[in-house]
Amino acid sequence: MFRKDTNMSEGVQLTDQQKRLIEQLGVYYEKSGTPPAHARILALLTVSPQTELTFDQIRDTLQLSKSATSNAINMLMNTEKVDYITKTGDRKRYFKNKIGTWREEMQNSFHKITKVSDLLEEVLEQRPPETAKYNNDLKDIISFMRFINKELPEMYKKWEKSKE
Amino acid sequence: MFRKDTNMSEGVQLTDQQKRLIEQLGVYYEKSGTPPAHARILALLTVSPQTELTFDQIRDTLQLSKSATSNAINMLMNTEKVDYITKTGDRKRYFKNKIGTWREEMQNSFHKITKVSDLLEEVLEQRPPETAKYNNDLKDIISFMRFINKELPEMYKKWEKSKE
DNA sequence: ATTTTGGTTCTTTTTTTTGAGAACTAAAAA
DNA sequence: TTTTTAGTTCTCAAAAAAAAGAACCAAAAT
Repeated sequence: MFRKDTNMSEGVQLTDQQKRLIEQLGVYYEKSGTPPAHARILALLTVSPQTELTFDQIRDTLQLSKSATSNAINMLMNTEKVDYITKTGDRKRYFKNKIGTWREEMQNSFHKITKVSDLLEEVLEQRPPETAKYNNDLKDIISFMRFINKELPEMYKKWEKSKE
Repeated sequence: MFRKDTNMSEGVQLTDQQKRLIEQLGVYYEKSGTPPAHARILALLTVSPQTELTFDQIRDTLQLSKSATSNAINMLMNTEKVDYITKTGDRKRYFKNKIGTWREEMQNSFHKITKVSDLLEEVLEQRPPETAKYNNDLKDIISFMRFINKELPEMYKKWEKSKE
């Protein structure tokens, strides 16, 4: 007899500060190449007091369409930024920021650096010897990128130690 | 009496390998947020055997319109990626990759990390204590970002030494 | 068996980005 | 003084990105 009011807002209640942080973080993610809606969702899942939110909570809080929400969540899951959990007897999925995997992400972005340095190496190898200064700058960049990469595990260890 | 043929191509002669490297590097720059034409210009100025190219050399080599060339060059100069030199008795400007300033650029991108970590710190400060695990992950990220930043100068020194 | 839930997928619209082309301009050259 | 050079700026069109909305679907609930 009672029909659930489908227009009832299931949005998360947020303080003004939280809303501002979501926007600022959203802008940051946007700048690093994430589309606006995706960026807000990731930011919401970073800031929200509840770390696990349903599809409709996300949708209502950010006022997005179903399709935008669905596409963004799936993309964020493909890129390993978001994950979900389930609860027994509850069909809904609870989406959460995959914040715990930042080490892998960091590793990943360092791996990208390696790929550029390989490209730059190829550039260097075919450059004419006449542009000596330029070639040397290039060599330095490549060398430093590789050095940073090599040192990363060491940095982890050092950091872990500094935490004690 | 003799009129300079304005349709004469002033483009730079490039090998197939160089063309490929420009495209690959271009795609890389695009992925990190640079618009296509800007990315090609930067890539051309990275790969080209001649490190200093005129407006029309760039334009002809990459087959871009004057406006696209002009806007891209100016944007690349504003963002400190490109610079130019002049030659006495020559009105043209010779544009070049500002590759020598990679240290500052690196510094710059590390500075961005600092800004995010400040944002994340603000997020952390207002989080409920209930989400302890999440809060701790967040704390670790912030801590590691700051650690990396602090260690950067040390890394430079170490790298310089490793070059000897 | 039919309705509801929790989404997904397809089609369209809106907005933004990108770049072309023409008109324009200041300084230098003829 | 007029023309050329070396770009710049403005207007517009094409293309791509983003997101809305409706139709759709499988599993679960009624």
